[in-house]
Amino acid sequence: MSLKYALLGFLNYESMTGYQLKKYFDESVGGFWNASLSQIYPTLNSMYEEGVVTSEEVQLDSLNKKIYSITAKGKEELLKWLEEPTEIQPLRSTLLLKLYFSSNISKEIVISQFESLIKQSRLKLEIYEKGIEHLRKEHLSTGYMKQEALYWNLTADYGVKHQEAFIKWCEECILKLKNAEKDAEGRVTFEDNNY
Amino acid sequence: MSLKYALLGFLNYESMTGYQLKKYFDESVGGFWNASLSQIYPTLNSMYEEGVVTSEEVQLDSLNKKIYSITAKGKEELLKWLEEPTEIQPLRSTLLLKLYFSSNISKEIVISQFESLIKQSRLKLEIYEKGIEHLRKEHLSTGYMKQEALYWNLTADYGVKHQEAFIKWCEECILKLKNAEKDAEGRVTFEDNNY
DNA sequence: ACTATCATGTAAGTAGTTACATGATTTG
DNA sequence: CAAATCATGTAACTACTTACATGATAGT
Repeated sequence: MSLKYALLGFLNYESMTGYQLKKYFDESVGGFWNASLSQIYPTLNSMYEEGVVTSEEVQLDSLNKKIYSITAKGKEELLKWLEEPTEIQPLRSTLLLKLYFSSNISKEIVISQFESLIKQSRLKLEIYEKGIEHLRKEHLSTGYMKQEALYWNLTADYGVKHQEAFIKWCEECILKLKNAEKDAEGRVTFEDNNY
Repeated sequence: MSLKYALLGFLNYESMTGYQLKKYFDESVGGFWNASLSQIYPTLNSMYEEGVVTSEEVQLDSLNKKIYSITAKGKEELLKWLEEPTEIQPLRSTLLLKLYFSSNISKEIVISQFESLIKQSRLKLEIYEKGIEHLRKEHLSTGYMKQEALYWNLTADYGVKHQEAFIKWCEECILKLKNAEKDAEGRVTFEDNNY
């Protein structure tokens, strides 16, 4: 249940509504975590019952809003969670699963799938890099790096490195598939090949 | 619902029981997909109702077993799934989420967390590399690469590349955190710092 | 005798998605 | 005046995990 801690993390910056929290999510950690409003609202409710947040119903701009704030207990739990050692989470990749069984289909299709993945990945990379550039400029102008920005940069870095490694791997896969095609001629017997 | 297709993929190699499927999982795609028996059995049942597998109850080695086989419809669905273009799945990382908020705790703790992650990751890498070495030797002796082995190698490759990139990133994070510590002296004001 | 492995499940709970429901306010 | 945005939720469903239940066989 990381969502709870993510919400506590944002509320630790400032008090806000569930709707605003959703926006914070999308604009900051959206690259590696996302949450829907239909998940955020019930979670905030159970967090209220737990006593890690308080809520205040107000009428602002003639709209009914529920502004949530972190409590002392909430801060305590957030810090405890942050200090806990992190175990590396196991991979769970549909893509690799599919690839594992791809000897059943033609190499041409697999290669075109990789080409499409590379395109998608390059787009993502561009978006990441623009975001980082934005962060960098903002903090260069202030003359020093905020404590928070240091960590934000580390997560952004991961996104870039991860995406670059992925593209490289895709390119190598294409090469290996093309080479295997040549090697295979007259050497490999194709039983049960559907193509 | 990738589990269904994974099960079809294995049953396409040969007919077997749910228990054996679990073993296949762990020993082949365990690095990027895992399934528990309590998930496999009900899924096989619903697949039977769908008509993508048949089952035969037999008594082998004086044990009651249900041997599942893939049907023509099952093969069709497997191929269709394999040929479908794959979208890149969004990241979902508790680790990055935690790091994002880590300005709230001391740098020393974060650094030691990274050091622990590197250790865990190196262990994983060793296991991967041994598995690949094993595959390589097995197929060198046969003189050529089986169609399947080509794809198995690509997935194993991903595991290695991913893990290596991760370790590199961790190491860079540690360096950046240590440098920031030096830079910060006398320049950054620490408000609300709990340490 | 006991422990591990083989073998098949059910039941309850968690995390998250998708669809639905409602209504106000703001912007083009 | 229509569409987008602000704002809060419920209900149903999916995928998966954890705990429980049962019983046979094989090896130490």
